[in-house]
Amino acid sequence: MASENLTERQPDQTLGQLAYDSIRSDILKGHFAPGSPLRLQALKERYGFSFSPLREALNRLQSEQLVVSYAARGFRVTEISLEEMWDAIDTRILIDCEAFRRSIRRGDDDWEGRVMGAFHALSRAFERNLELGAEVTEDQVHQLEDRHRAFHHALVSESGSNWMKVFSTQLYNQTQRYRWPYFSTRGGNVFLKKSYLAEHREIAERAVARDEEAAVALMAKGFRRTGEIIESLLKGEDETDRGT
Amino acid sequence: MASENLTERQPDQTLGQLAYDSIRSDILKGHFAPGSPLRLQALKERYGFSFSPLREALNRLQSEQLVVSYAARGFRVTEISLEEMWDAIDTRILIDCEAFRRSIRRGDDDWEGRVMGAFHALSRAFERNLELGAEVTEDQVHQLEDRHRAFHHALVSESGSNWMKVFSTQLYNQTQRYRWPYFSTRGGNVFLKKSYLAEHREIAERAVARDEEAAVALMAKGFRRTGEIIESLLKGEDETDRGT
DNA sequence: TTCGCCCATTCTTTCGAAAATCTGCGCTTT
DNA sequence: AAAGCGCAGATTTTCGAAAGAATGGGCGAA
Repeated sequence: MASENLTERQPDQTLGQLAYDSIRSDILKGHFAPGSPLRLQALKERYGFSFSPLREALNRLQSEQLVVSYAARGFRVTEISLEEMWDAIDTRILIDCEAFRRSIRRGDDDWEGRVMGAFHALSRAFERNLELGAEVTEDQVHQLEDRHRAFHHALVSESGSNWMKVFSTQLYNQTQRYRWPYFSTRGGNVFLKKSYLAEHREIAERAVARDEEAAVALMAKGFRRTGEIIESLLKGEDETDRGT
Repeated sequence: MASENLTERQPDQTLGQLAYDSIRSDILKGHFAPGSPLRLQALKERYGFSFSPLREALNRLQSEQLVVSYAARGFRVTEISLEEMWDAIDTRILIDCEAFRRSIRRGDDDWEGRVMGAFHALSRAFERNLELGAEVTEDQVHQLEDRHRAFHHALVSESGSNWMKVFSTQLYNQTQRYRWPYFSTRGGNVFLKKSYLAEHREIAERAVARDEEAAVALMAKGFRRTGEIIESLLKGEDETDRGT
């Protein structure tokens, strides 16, 4: 059964886990649009798993609010809305800023190194995307997203709180769905992207300088600003986009 | 298939949902002890569902950190530890106090009514348990737990944040696992229980008086105190328990 | 004796199909 | 024409069994 997958499977990796990773990734990448139904037959054809591991994955995603289920009527990708976005951002400010604060207090040299390393990788990915402009491939956008995730993860990684880590990850995933128009080619412009990178540099610098208040304030400000930019983009008010 | 359950099933209630509710409840009630394995065959015999809905339930519980899964070696109830408890309590202070603060600001008369109503029901359940002393039945302990949950839910119910509600519920469930020795007959004593009720009364009164700072401070203090009491109970330092 | 290997057993994971449920269309009735 | 009914097709949910992994005990080699 499913023996053809044996070689591809990592040890300790079940099909259910694989399905979970795949579907989540596809939702975050926007392959499955918010609100769209996730039909089992379609998922089976896309991934090659049978219903059981797919349903397990969908149930996990349901608990993480990436998917909603309707009894006997299947699953859908959770809708997005400005209201939802601001709720996620506000809650993320609450969680991530506290976890960041604790990391600044508790983190050792190794943590500083991870933060600066993650920032370096992020800035490289940023530069590459900037240089390429509209020529950027989808893979490169996703790599930038991964670097961005790794950077934010590093910032809060020494909070010492497992629960904050869990919630932080969940909220990151949620807000990533909204960042899509921002990171995509169409969305951002050079000026915005450069200031975005500068913000992140400042955060990293304040963090390793152990300037708790400034670092946390910058993080909160960054989250809010991102929200405002996305709000203007989603509303079709692309005035800020002229510099492109 | 499973036609014998038709009458018992609520509309829009699948077996998977039922299994989820049942297993979660049994974990929270302590029927499945922390760290104990959740074998599918045993669950099947206990609830009468086949593997599929049971696995769906376990996968959801895994996302909520009530269960951990080990690839190809099944599921276990998440372990408890003092460290984990304090993490949950600290994070709960962060989330619930913020949600409480917002509810105090935003809540209308109806909210005040729900808070006072929930407190009233809580105090009645408390009194009943106090009167019965060691004679209290398990069901009554569970009813007290339900009232307690309803009260705390009411306090934060007008935060306007869906994410805080989700996290608050999750953390409530987690901390409930630790409150078990506290609410159980053996654990608490009359003096402790009375002061516990008095704390909750104060919180409710400060809430409806819209005394934001006092109310939030009391809530945080209550969470911490509960943690300390449980810590002393778990460590076997039952000195505080003499008044019984 | 001790270590490592193999096999039987137990348990999890996955599959394919049956049962239950939902959806939409066309029919009838008012 | 509008509302109600019922059936056919599509979809989800559930089951039972097969396949795949882990566990533990017994056997043989060092």
